[in-house]
Amino acid sequence: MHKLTNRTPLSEAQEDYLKQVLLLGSGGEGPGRLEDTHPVSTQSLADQMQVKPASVTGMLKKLAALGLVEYEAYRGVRLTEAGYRVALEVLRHHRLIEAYLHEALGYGWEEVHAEAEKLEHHISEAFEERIAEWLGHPSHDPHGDAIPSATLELPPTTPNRRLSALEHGVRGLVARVATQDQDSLNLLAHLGLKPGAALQLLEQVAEGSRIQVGKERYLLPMSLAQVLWVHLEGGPHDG
Amino acid sequence: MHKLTNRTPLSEAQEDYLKQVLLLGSGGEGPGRLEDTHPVSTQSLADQMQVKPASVTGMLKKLAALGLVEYEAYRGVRLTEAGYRVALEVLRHHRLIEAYLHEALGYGWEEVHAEAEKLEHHISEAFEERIAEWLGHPSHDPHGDAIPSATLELPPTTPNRRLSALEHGVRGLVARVATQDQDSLNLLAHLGLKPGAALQLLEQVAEGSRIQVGKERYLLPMSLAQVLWVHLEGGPHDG
DNA sequence: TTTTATTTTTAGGCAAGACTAAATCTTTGT
DNA sequence: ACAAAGATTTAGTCTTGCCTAAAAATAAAA
Ligand SMILES: [Mn+2]
Ligand SMILES: [Mn+2]
Ligand SMILES: [Mn+2]
Ligand SMILES: [Mn+2]
Repeated sequence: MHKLTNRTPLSEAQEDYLKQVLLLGSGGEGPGRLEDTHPVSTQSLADQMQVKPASVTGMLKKLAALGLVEYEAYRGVRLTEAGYRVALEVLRHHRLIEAYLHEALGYGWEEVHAEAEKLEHHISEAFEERIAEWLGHPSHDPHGDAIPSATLELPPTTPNRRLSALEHGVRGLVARVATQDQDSLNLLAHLGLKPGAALQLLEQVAEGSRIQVGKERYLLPMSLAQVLWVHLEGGPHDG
Repeated sequence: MHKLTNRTPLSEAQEDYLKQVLLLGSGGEGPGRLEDTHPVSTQSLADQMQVKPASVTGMLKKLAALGLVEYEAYRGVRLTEAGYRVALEVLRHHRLIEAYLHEALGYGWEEVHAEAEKLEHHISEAFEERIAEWLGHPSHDPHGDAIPSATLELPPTTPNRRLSALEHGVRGLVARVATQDQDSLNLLAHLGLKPGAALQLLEQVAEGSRIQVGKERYLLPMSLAQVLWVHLEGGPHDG
């Protein structure tokens, strides 16, 4: 038997931990169903949250006591149903805010993340509702990340692949840019490599991926090629 | 010798205390120059912040140590120049956010305050800048309160008077609605009594002010008449 | 001018969330 | 199988911002 309503509001820190447990526990394709999630280590959480491992342990115990995570000492954490819902809610806030800052206030694609990171914890449900409405209930944010719906459903996932894993000759559209590094985002923005952009993979070499974007050709270093997710032209036929 | 830059960012609580010291230390006409301000008691701050007096004392000591207030035990506080600037900055955030929520996101006039109260501490200067731009750098928020400029100048004050203090027969425009009580705001909104609305004072009676608004006549109870600030028709001629 | 009431401050605590240093698991390499 | 290395947890502190109860100062009344 679960408690279906969350009595006390969670702190900013608690919300951020839950969000990171979801993100780190999901594959690189971004969050999916709770079942497809794997346990997350104390260390990875510590790195992500910019905090020492001992602090993580402390917080995990509290979240476990609240029934938001399943935590087994030395064995990592995973979200409970309740924790999963909180994480998705925070993710929805984050991504809606990013989309809104970009579309309504002209924020650069690469500068939305930091602002969203703070605001996600401080907006009301009314605010969430109104910006979602203004945006027309988008399914993806400016980086191509999926936005959970108001009822916390995830949009259907398209079968994308990392640029670094494509075979030569393949064409497709940038679907997602999976980094939060300001300068990487800025670099990619300057090359026109944002969600929706068309590209072709010319060849894979040791240093990275040689690609064609419009009339330009670039050798995109491995570290960047790995964060670019591509939606293949035509896409795979199922059946 | 002052420190001109604030090294560490202030906490939400600290910012709110400074804002309230400014508000409580200014007359009912709203904040003006620092010199026109009077010292604020521990008790009034405690009431306003919904906190016990002992907590106020503790915070005031910290703010004094930071050079943001002048605090003399048993004698009340006032802002220093530095504290005054912080307070105005927070006020600017608050009022710009209220205006933006109202104009851009269709928030009701009476529901903007609560959201602004939280967000004021969590937006970046970039955000402030962009919503100010979007709004066209307004000088007043939806309640008629003055918005400090980006350089923290206050707009020129118009000589308004409380409805409860007018002589009968006088006509004017609602300039400011100086309450944060949700239900009072809601009531006034339903009567069309928001900034810009024209009204005439018919007579003052013990229970309050009898007024005419368009074709309607109301007997506005004292408590409400006191929060309605009116800009007199024609206004006073100086000279 | 005393006494009484009100306001304010001090003293001592508590919960969050972080840290360091020291213990304790787990995993790895031989 | 076993020791060394690496990861994680425990123990003990710190800061922030709040609280209660008791002491002290100020203001009001007699
Ligand atoms: Mn982001
Ligand atoms: Mn965050
Ligand atoms: Mn307000
Ligand atoms: Mn506030």
